[in-house]
Amino acid sequence: MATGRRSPTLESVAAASGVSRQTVSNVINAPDRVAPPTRARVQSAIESLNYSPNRMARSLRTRASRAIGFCVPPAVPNRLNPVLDRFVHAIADAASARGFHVLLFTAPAGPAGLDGYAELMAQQAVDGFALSETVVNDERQAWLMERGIPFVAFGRTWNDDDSGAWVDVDGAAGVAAAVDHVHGLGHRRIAFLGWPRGSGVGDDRLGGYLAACERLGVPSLVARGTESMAEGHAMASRLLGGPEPPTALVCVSDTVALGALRAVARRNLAPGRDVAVVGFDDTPFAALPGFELTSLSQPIEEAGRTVVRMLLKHLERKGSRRGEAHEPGEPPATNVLLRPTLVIRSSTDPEASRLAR
Amino acid sequence: MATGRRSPTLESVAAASGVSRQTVSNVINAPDRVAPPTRARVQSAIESLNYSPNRMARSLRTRASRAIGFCVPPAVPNRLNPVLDRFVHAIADAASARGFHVLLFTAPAGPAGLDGYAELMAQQAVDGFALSETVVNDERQAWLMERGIPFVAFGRTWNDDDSGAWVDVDGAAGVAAAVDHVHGLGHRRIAFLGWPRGSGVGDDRLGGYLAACERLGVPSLVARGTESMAEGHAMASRLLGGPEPPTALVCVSDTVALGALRAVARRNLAPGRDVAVVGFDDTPFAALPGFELTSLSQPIEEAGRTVVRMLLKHLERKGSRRGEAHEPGEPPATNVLLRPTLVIRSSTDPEASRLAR
DNA sequence: ATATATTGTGCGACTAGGAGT
DNA sequence: CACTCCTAGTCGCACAATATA
Repeated sequence: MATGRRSPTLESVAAASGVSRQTVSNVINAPDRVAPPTRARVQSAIESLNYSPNRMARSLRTRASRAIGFCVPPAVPNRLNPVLDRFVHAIADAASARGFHVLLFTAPAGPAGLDGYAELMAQQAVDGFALSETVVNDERQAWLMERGIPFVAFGRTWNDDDSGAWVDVDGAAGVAAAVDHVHGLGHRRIAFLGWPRGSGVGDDRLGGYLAACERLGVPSLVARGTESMAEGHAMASRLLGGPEPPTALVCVSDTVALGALRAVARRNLAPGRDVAVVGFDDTPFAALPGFELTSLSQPIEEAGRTVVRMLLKHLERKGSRRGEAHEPGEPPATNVLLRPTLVIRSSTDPEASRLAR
Repeated sequence: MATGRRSPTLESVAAASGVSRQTVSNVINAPDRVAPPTRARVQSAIESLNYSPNRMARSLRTRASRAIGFCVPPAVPNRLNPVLDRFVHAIADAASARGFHVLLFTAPAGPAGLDGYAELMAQQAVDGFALSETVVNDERQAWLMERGIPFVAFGRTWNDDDSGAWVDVDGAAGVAAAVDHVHGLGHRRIAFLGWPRGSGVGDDRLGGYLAACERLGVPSLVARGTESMAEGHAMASRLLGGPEPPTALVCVSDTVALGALRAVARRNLAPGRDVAVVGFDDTPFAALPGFELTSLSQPIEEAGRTVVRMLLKHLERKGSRRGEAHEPGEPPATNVLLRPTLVIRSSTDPEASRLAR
């Protein structure tokens, strides 16, 4: 006795509505198997008792936790691009909408952290994983795949063996759109300020630039430097001081673009009027007065939703093969590329800010 | 038969090491109750089978999910202060270290979202909550408290009834330190650029300013405006154009401080030399070349760790009172104030940036 | 009586198969 | 035989109360 005031259970609801446990279970999981009058009676009991099924008990029985694991990468200090906030919110939201939860955990980078993933699966704490911050030669995809652990990555596997499902933003298409934009404004000498060779993302964006130049029949001019305002400033200064200076600077990131903007100002040139500057990521301060940087906005929220949708589809399929039946040719590891949106501001078009207001 | 290859259970380990289930359970949960030789034998079986306890089964039995719920607030577009990234990482890390997980969920703001909290508890999906983004007249604290749901908030309950445990950053102390800093540099006319009355955080920071001025015996000069660069610019321009213009501008946020910096530059005054400017939050771009803004850095990671530590302590206490025994005077709702750190850059001290390198 | 290891039992929900119309 | 509902057994673990030295 004196059991405290515990949450109602299937049994309490059954007692309250004068049916058996199983009938209550059916009302919840297979309503069409219960006669309408009974169903209504049980439903009202559920509501009046404020019953909601114990997730642990359910998971124990069904062998499915209805949770998605997400490893939060260590916060990079001074990163200007708060992409994680948005992605995390998006996956949590999308998961909630389908009765799933997102389980956060941390793990050291590299192979040492992989055990964390395996352990969560062994504990049956999650049904699969959402990955982010994928890098070139990321071990996680192949490792998870070998063990048959479901996952979907935000970011391509830049490796040759394109293993696993992923969702990514089409950097090449984005940069090409930027080149088209400044070309449409009359610019013909368009330079690209990029990162050093070897980064998947950087090479992708550069590729879009080169393709667009060729398509438009304009010469290409590429500078390379690391991700910093200082390097952006240096690259832009060098190009603008050359013999035939470019009139448009398409940059691999907002950080580089900010450096470029300062270099333009230093030469007493007007950004957007004399020299067009385009960034990538549409970071918060691109919109600030004093910058007004045209930039490519990544559809992070859509990426998050898509990751969850693909993962849940994968899980459903896996869950339905009771006796390891069929498996029609190991379902294709789908890949999705999302297009970024060009947000036009005064750094390319002085009229833009006026129009926006 | 053909059970597939399921994860090992207590029973498999027991069979493999020639003991009973319960002995294996003891090896895991109360090793001192098992004789060393037996313990070693079981341990090796655990390792060779790669066994790890099923979290769902354990939770079902113990009535504790060992998970902390965290409601991810909607990502504010264009927010310059990526505080959530850091906080989320910190709580996930601190929780992991003690065998807990962080469960993410989303809920609409206001009273409508409260049910989400209750449901997670009813489902036994979490043992308690970490709150963030607390606002004035936040209903959550009182609501959770009424229902006996454990929680710790990052951010004070700005209400009068100081209900529940919280961890917060001491804005008043931070601003006071900033005033001391510029006073130490010789400034005597020090102004404060704040937010409109009524925001808990803003009033707290203003309080620190007023107290410091009184203590130092310098006059106080307060301007108020909303959180934007434009308002910061306007406030600073107005003050600098006055009869006895201030030589130091202590700002309620980095955003306001950036506006102030631009206003200083517009008047051809050198930030740090002619007019000192201090921000609050130490946002990523405060460190960028071109800004070099002195600012108050919030110990977000420590706040996250503290929130988790306090919550787990609370949970332990709750878990130990089996028959709802004792409760010695309802343990005090502890409150922790952390001091922000003043990061000195050239916006107050032109030498600072040189020293830092 | 003290260490140590072993059965029973139940957490709360689902699955399977059977009983009643 | 359909339709509806119910009884019995199970998931993996930990608590409680026993057996064996």
